[in-house]
Amino acid sequence: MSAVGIKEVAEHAGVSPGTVSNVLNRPEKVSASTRSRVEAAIRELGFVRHGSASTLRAGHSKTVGLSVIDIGNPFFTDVTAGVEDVASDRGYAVLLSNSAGSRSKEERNLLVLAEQRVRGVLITPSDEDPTRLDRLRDRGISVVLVDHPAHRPDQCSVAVNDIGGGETAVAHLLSGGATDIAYVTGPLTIRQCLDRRLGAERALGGRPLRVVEMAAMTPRAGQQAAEKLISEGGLPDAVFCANDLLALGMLRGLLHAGVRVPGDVALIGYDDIDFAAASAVSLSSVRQPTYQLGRVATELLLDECDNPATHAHQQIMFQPELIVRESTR
Amino acid sequence: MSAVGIKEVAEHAGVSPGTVSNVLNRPEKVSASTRSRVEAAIRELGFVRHGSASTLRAGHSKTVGLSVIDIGNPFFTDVTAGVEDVASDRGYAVLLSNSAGSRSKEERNLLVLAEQRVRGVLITPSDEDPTRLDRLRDRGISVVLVDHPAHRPDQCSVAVNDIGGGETAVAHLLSGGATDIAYVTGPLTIRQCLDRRLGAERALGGRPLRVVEMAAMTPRAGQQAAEKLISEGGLPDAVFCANDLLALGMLRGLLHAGVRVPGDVALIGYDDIDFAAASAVSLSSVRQPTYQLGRVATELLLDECDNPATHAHQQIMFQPELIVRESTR
DNA sequence: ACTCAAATTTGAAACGTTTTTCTCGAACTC
DNA sequence: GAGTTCGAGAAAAACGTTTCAAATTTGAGT
Repeated sequence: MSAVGIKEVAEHAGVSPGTVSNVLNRPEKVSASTRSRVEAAIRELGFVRHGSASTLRAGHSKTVGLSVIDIGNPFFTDVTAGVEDVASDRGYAVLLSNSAGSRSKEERNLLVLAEQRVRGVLITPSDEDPTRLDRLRDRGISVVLVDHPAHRPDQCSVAVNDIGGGETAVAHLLSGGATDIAYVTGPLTIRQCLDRRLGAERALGGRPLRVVEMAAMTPRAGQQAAEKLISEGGLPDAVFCANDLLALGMLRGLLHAGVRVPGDVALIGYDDIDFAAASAVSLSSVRQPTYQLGRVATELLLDECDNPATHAHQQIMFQPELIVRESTR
Repeated sequence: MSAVGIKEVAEHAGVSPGTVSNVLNRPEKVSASTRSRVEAAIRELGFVRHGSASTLRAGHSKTVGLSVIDIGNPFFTDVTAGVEDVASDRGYAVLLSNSAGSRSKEERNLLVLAEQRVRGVLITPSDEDPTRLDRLRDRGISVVLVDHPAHRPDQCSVAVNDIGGGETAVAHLLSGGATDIAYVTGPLTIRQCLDRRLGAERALGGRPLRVVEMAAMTPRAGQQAAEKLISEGGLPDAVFCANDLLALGMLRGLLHAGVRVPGDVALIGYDDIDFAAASAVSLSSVRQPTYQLGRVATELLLDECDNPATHAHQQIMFQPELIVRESTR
């Protein structure tokens, strides 16, 4: 098997194992000549460092955990891409887990991450309860919240202003002449859904908002919401969906029933995923700096891990951007 | 810190460390009474096993690596979801890496996976060269090929018949009356792209096929391909795109230039991602059992790892399915 | 009660690194 | 040139599990 360890390398290079370790971890502590001799030995023997042994002794690993709510949602995919790019650049590996919105699955996954002794965790929490995250921190695992503002000042987070985004979206619908607006959303226990609703209500300034709450945030759920709105009669004249997946499903459901968009009903989504622009009626949306979210969160996390002394915790809040397309013209 | 190890648990339960380990790894070897005593201690102390120590001693870890070509492509996202579901069910963690089509990045990522001593690797290779995979196997890391047939009989793989898929797609275009067909593809060094082309040519039986090769397989590249076809004049009367991302971009580019689809140009994509059905003109496509691909590959891999004795290597080939929508009607 | 085998538990030696302490010279200081 | 500092490398002790042979307990059969 892979019988070549640091010991064999040391022997082959005529030095002690400790020196090989130094070459690996603090090359500057080692004279140029022995260093190149050791590096040659490593290459010749095809040595690959045993990460577990290293982690065990050093007390920390070269991996970060990423826990997302729905790996199938392009929003999270983009975040993941940002995370992976930064982590991979810095030599870290990414442990991916998908909570699928289920609290118990999230909890199981976090346990696995804790067992793997990840250096830190990037997480979009599936609910507001901070205790299991605090438990991680107590274990010495840094946590950075993604798409969610931090609970506490000594924690990093990267988020987007969802109240502002909801307000922008509905203000846009109102400016287009809408008077009867429906908000189609996922579970209101999800902060993003709740905040966007708050923003929507703020824009309405007291006027009523119909709320349609679905269990999932998928195209399928969006289509069901459309059927529900239609069958219950009294279509609104504008619909704001809590994400583009819902909006695309809504669009399909409406068109399928012969409702014209934006003629009969104006429609706006959220996230501005790539496919929003390519849909049957191109979709207005609220754009979030998704990929950037993943990048910045990871940079924050790795900074916290690698320079704990100088690290300053930050709560970063991005501003979303209104993208107007056919569905609200 | 996390000062609670197997030792503290042992002490707290009044047994030896070895017994705690047995409770963890071979509960059946331990009497019911001590087992419950140990389990209580674990719960009370909040003990979490140190995965690295375990891996180091036992010689194998509870993680699998997943290397995909483009984490942003819904095709791979679906595969990833399948992988994550199975792995998570079995208590394995998934190390995600994105080769972004770059061979050198793939190589770097595989090195990181090797350092982490993953139990096995699921990979959609970015090229045909099997040597780096063989090197992994020599290190005792099982490899399962995803969306790619195995090079050798002693290796598992899960793939979809791309030649057949290409043939089906083009046969469908021909049956709709097309006579001048263009194939818009990513790099032909990618097997999938090449095989779909072979299938297309087989369907044409000698008649010529225009090939437009793009560097990426994204909506942007698809749109550029559309502009290229238009500016070079002589539009084909049907376009077959190597994936739906390209097709969606192509669709946008064509519509933007006032070309009617399918009136002037019929269009078919590949993969049948969720968004294919929701696009401006709903997109005909060739569906692949994507999620299933990830599930089956992972089951194969974990079977190979957990039951090396009885494991029979398999090369599984799924058949794709033609989905006809507006873009070819 | 006594034996013997089976079932259970113990204790110590790994696993492959990193880290800390020490040694040995060579290069400085005055 | 004696004393001091400094840098490079060596040696050995961890890190927290698993494993395996050895020791102990249990229980069935007499």
